[in-house]
Amino acid sequence: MGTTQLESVPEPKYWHLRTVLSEALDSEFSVGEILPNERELAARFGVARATLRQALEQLELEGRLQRRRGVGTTVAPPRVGVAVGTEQHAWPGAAGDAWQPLDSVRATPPAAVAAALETGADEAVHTVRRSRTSHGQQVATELLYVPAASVPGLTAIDAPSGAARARAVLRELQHLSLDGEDRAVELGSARADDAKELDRLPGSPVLVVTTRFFAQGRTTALSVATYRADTCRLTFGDSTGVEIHHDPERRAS
Amino acid sequence: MGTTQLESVPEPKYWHLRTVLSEALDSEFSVGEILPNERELAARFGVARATLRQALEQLELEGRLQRRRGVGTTVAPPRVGVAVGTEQHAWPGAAGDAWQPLDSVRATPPAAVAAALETGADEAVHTVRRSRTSHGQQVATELLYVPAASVPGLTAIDAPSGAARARAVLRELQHLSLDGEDRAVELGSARADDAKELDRLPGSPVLVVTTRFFAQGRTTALSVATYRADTCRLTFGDSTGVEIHHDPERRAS
DNA sequence: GAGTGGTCTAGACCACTTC
DNA sequence: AAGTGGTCTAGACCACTCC
Repeated sequence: MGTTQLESVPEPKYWHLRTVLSEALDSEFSVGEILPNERELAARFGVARATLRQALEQLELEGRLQRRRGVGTTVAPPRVGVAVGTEQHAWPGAAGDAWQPLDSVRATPPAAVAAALETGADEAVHTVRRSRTSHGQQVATELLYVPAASVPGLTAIDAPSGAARARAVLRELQHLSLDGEDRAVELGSARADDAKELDRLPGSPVLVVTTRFFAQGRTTALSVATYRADTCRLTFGDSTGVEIHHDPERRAS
Repeated sequence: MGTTQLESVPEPKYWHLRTVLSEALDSEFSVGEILPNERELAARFGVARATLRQALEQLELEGRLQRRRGVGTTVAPPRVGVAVGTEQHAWPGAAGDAWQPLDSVRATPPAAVAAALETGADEAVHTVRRSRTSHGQQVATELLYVPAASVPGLTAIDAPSGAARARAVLRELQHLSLDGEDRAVELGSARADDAKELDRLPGSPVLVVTTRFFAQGRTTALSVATYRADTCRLTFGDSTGVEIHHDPERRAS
C-alpha cells in the first residue's frame, strides 16, 4: 500500500535519476549555480556516465539545466516568455517588432517553401535573415521568403546587399494591405548554421514557427522562425505571464 | 571543390549519419516502410550501435521516423496539422471541439497551477481529464483545472464520477461569458502516465500548450495540454494547410 | 523462442573554455 | 595544462511484440 509502484514495473534508472535531480534542483540549488561535473555526479549516484547524461539531457530539454562544453552544467533560469503573434495582422518588419534584420539575398528557396508560396520550383525569391533577442540573449533566427512579385517596387539598385537590403525588402512589404496570417508550431532540430547563431550544438531541439502572410489573394510572404526550445516559451495572445512549470511525475492526486 | 566540408571542421559522425539517412529516406523509402534493424544498420555504416541510435533519435525527433520496441523502425508519415485555438474565445467542451472528456476529480493542483488560478495552495479544484484524437491516433492529453468558484452551479450529486462528471463540469463552464484566453507553447517531456496514454516512452518530447481562460475578471479555468511532438504540428489561425518540412542542412544558397 | 528497440556499462578520446 | 562537456566504442542484458 505504501509503495505506489511495485517491482513489477521498474522504471529506468535514468528516469529515476532525473526525478531525484529535479527535486534536488528545487530544494538545494539556485539559478546559475554550477553542478558537480558529470564524472563526479555519476560516481555519486553509482551509475555510468552515459546514464547520468541521459538524465541531464532530459532536464536540459525541460529547460531546467544549461550545459556548456568546457564550462560545466548550471541551473537554468525559468523559461523566457516570447511573444509570437501578439500584434495580430502586422507585416514582419512593422514598427516595433522584436526582430533585427541581418541581410538579404535573392535565392531559390527549398522546394517546400516554393510550394507554399506557389512560385516555380526554380524561381528565386528574396530571402531575408533576421534574428531575435530577448533579455540579452539571442533566442531565435528567422528566414523570411518574399517572392519578387510581392515587392514589385524593389529595385536591385536600391540596396545591393546586407542589412540595408533586408530593410528595403521589409519596407516594401508594408505597402501591401495584409489580409491575414496563419501559424504553425512544431519541434525541429537546429541546422548547423542556426545552432551556431543560437549558441547551441547542431541538432539541439528548436521550436519552428512557420507563418504565412496573405495579401492580394495569395501567400505573399512566408516566415520560418527557429526558437531555442530549451530557453523559450512561446506565448500567443495578450499576456506573457503564464508561469506553469510542466513538471513530469508531479500531479494532483 | 567537390567536398563541401574540409577536414578542419569535422562534423560528428551521428550528425553526418543523420543527413545520409535523411536523404535515403527521401529517395529510397516510402511511408510506413520498415528500415533494417539497428544492429544491421550500424554494421552497414561501420559505427557502434549507440552512434547509429543517436542519428535515429534525431530523425525521430524531427518526425521522420517512428520506432516501436519489439517491432522495428518505420518511415513516419508527414506530421499531422492539429488546430489549436481556431475557434477564438470558446470554452473547452463547447460544441464540436476536438476533445473527449474522460473523467474528473476534485483535487489539489500543482503549486504552479494554483498560483495561476489564484486559489489557495491547498484548495481543491475540479480536474478534468480529456484526450484528443486525430486521424485515428491519440495525439494529446489534457488536464483542465477549474476552481469550484467558477462552477457554482455544480453539485456533487449531479454526477459522482467518471466521464459524466467531466461533462458536467464542462457544461457548467458554458454558462459563463468568456472574456478572453491566453496561450503558451513550450517543449516538455512526457510524464509516465501521459506517455502511456500517448503510446510513447516516459520522457519523450511533447509540446505543452497552456491556456488560461478569463471570465469575471479572473482566471476561470486553466488547461495544460500535452501533444506528441513527433507526430504533431500545432496550427494557429484559419488554415491547417502549411506543409513546410523543416529540413536541417538544406537551404537556399 | 526469435527478433526488435530500450537500457546500461566502463572505458577512450576529442573539442572547448579557462587559467 | 587542467578541467569540462561531447562523441564514440563494444559489449551485455532487458522489455516488448509477434509467431
